[in-house]
Parts: sequence; C-alpha cells; structure tokens
Amino acid sequence: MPAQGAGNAGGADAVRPAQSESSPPLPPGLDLLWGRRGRGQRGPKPGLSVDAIVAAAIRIADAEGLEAVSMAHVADQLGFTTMSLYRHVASKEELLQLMWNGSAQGAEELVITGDDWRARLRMWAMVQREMIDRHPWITQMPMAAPPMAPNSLTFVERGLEAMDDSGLPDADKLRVIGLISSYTLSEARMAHDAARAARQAQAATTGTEPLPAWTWEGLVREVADEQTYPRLHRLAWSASIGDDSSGWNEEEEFRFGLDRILDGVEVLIRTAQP
Amino acid sequence: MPAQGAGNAGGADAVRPAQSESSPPLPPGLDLLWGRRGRGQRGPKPGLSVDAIVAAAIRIADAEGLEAVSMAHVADQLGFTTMSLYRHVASKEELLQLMWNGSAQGAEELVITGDDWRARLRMWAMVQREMIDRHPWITQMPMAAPPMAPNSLTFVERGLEAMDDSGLPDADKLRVIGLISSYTLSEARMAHDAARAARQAQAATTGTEPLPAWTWEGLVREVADEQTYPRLHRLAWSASIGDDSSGWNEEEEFRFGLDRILDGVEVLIRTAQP
DNA sequence: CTGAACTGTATGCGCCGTACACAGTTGAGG
DNA sequence: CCTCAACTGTGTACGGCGCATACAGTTCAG
Repeated sequence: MPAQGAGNAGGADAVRPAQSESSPPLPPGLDLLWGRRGRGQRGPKPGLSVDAIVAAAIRIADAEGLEAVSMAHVADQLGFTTMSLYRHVASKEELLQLMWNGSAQGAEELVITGDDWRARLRMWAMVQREMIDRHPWITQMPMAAPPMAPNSLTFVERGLEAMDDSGLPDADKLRVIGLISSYTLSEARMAHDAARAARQAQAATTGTEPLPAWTWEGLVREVADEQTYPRLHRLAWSASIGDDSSGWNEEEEFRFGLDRILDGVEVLIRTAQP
Repeated sequence: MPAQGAGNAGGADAVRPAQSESSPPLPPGLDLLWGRRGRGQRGPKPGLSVDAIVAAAIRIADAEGLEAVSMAHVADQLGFTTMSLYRHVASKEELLQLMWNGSAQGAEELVITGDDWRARLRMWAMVQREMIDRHPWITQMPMAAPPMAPNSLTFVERGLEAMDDSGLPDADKLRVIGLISSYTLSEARMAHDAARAARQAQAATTGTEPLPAWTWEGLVREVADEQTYPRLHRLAWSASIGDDSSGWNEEEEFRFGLDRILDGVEVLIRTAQP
C-alpha cells in the first residue's frame, strides 16, 4: 500500500516520505536518520519530538533492558499516549534503528590517539567495546543492514583514520575495520548474554535455595564425560583456567582475541609492503 | 515461586525438575538438554515429544523465519493445541535453547581433516559458517550463557582436536576457539541481517516502484559528505570495491577476516614454542 | 475567515506467551 | 480386579504487544 491514500477522508498519514528536491529518496528509516524527513509548519507546535522519544527509549533500555522498551512504556514515560509516538516514528523497528544511532552519540568528538596504527586500532576497538558496554542492549538488536547511521559512519571513519599510516589499500582497511567490529560486537554480546543469564538465574532462586552459582568449568565437569569430550574433560578438571580464584576473566579474554587479530593485521601489512 | 505448589488441587506441574539421584540439579533448561528430566510411566502414552516439537519449530524457522515461531504456530503444525506444548517444554525460551542445540545436529559425525592445525582450524570455521547458513535464524537468538548444549560442546571438542599439534597450552586453544567462533557468528549475523533487510526492502516496493536497489557504496555516496567523512567518501567514489560488477562479495570478506585471524594464531604459536 | 495541514487521542483488532482448571488415559499397589 | 495417583492433552481467559483507523483540536497559508 502506497503512503498516500487517494480518497482517504480526514487523516493524514503518520510520516511523510521525503523532503523532495534533488536527491532520490533514501530507504525507509534512513531518511529520518539523516534529517531528510519533511516538516510542515501548518499544525500545532509538537509537544513531542523524535529526539525525546529516542532518549526516553534509551533510558528505558538502559534501566530495564531492551525487552522493556514497548511503545506504551516509552509513551507514558513521556506523558503521552501510545499512538502519539507514531506521529514521529514510523514503527517500532524504526525507533530501534534510531536508538542504535543514538547509543553512539558522542562519536563525533571522539579522538583516537596512539603512536602507530596498531596502538590506534587497539584503542579504537577498546572504545567500541566500552560504548557497547554502556548500552548492552545494542547487542540484542536486529541490526538491519550494514551500519548506515551517521554515528556509525563517523565511527568507521575514525577507524580508517587510525590506519592512515598502514600503507594498506583502502579496501583492505575497510575489511580490517569490519573484522575488528565483528569480533568486538560478538564478544560483547556473549559477555552480556552470559551476565544476563547469570543475573536471572540468581533472581529465579530467591532466598530459599543455596544458589549453586555454576561456573563454566563446573558445568563441563558435571556434564562432559571423558570418552566423548576428552579434551574438554581434561580442560575442565585441570587447574582453574583464569588466574584469580573466580576464574574466567572476560576482559582478558577480549584483549587476547584482539591482540591475535592485530598480529594478523600486522602480518598483512608487512607482506603487502616490504 | 517454587515449582511444587503445596496444596494445589488437581493439576500436576508441567515439567518435573530432575531425575534425582547423585548429581546436583543442572540449571533450568540444561537438564532437558542433557536428558536429565524425569519421565514417569503412569499416564497415557504421549502423542507428542520434545523432539517432535523442536523439529517442527526448526522447520518453521527455516521456512518462515524465527519470528514465525510461536507456540500456537508450532502446536498446530503438529495438530495439537497450543497449551499441549507446555507438557514437554517449560517455556518458549527453553524451546529456543533446544532449537539451538537441534540446529547443530550432525556435529557428532563431523570429521575435521587437514594436514596441519591451520588447515583444520580453517575447515572447522568454514563448517561452522555453513551450519549457521543452513539455519540463519540462530544468529537472531538470545544465546543465553556460553554454549553448553551437547552439540555445542561436541563442536568445541572438535575445534580443540584440530589444534592438537599446535603445541599451545589448553587454555589458549580454548581462547582461539572462542575467537574464531565469535568472528564467524558475527560475520554470519551481519550477512543474514543484510540479506533479510534487502529482501524485505524488495518486498516493500511491490510492482509499482522502480526499486532503486541501494548498494553500500551508493548509500555512502548519497549521504557522506567529503568534509566529515573524507576517507569514506574517497572509498565510495573510487572504483568499485569488489571485483565483480555486483560488488561486495560476502564470502570473500569472511575468508579475508578468517585468514587474518589464522595469521595471528600462527604468530602466537611460533612465539610460544621456538 | 476558511480550510488544509498538522498534532495528539480513543478505540479496537489480532497475535503473543502462559496461568489455571479440567477431562480423559494409564499402570502400580492393594 | 479395583482404585487412585500420575500423567497427557484441552479450553478458557488474561494481560501485553504493535499498530490501523477514525476523530477532535490547533495552527497558519490563502
């Protein structure tokens, strides 16, 4: 169904498609992200704005998790009715996209420092990880298409900038950026999913139970017999993996993988330009 | 609320907690995965089974996407009522976990071949990627906790096996496995999200529109001005990134990253054992 | 001054996960 | 053999979800 109903009595459609003029219309969702949605001046002053909606949604997601972000919840956080949101946002999915972009606010004034490409790229990855940790719910989002939001592009630009002195062809720089982002995002996702699972396992056994607090090694010991999983069995029964008593240091794990990747990039750079 | 309501008239609880005996009860969800859920013999023969439910759910997810997997849909695919599923599965979340494990069926008879650790590890990653591609919906799943399902552990065991001749300490082998899995999963996720986005962008413009078919470069050209995104601008306006005309070969991109990671692992192995 | 453009509201639909009470089926223990 | 507890599947109902739609009130261009 096209956006402009022909003889439809009364109601205007929720959001207008584009600002017209030269450029071809962007895919739906992206137009708003890049400020290309029309704004007439005829009606009453809007008491609600896209920014306010997105900010409220992010506040909720930070405080109560992504699953708590419903149109109704966001709306009455703002003191409006549910349907009022649809005057500014086409759908919940679009709101989620805007939240994604909003979570990366501050990427503009981000400065990546370091003596060489390796130090800078490392910092770039750590910053990305920190941004995700500040808004863990972004690891649960659909993530439609390659990142095309303004803040995402800014971040990619910073990554390319970090590799200015690498001597790699631009296409390879982009691939390296993609590689590191993939890893960082995935690692953050696993960390937060695990944390969430642990948290709600804790919540499930309120009070009464002695709460066994399963560790990864403990579970493997319980479940993996020696015949079918000899190596895992050995690993789980050998001395604790992590150094400290609690075992399993996530941050250390992340840095380990990152350094392996950077080693690989170094090999690429060295072989490309002798 | 504990599972056993004291004076509750009539109804037995949906699923019994554990099989008793020695071992301490596993966290909820895992007990079923590892076959540690009790089964009495008193009642009528069940016409429904966990396996049938999981198989039906996977069939739906493969054919119509994960969002089409609802308890109602699964149930009447099997010719039963919605609520009947809850006699075999504690919740939808548990069903999703079982689907995850079920999607990795066939991991037992998987054989990883190759002359050295590098070839084997590469094959291991490619196999993982293919398994994900066969069931793209697993990239959309919550993924509670580190992978503890039997098939997941089998797969990890195979990865460790692939590195038998690497000379690395076991803990490092595990970290390498984790690094590669993270990357593979994330890359697969991006690829499928992009594919899905493209598919439904296509579906949105049925018939009438000339469907512009945006490429990544095209979008960047449209949106990224030279001042704020100089490197991206240059990249997008230079000759097409991919080699063929359609640009952007996902498989090649995946292999690029994988080879970088393997290079990094090689560095680690070489420096660890001279 | 009028009417079109615009903002927020109220109502309602279909779908979701699942709590709960219930009827029918089976096998173990008396 | 009978009985009754254990068990399986059903029916109904509830609260929450995203969102279509019709509507009432506000503002500015003509």
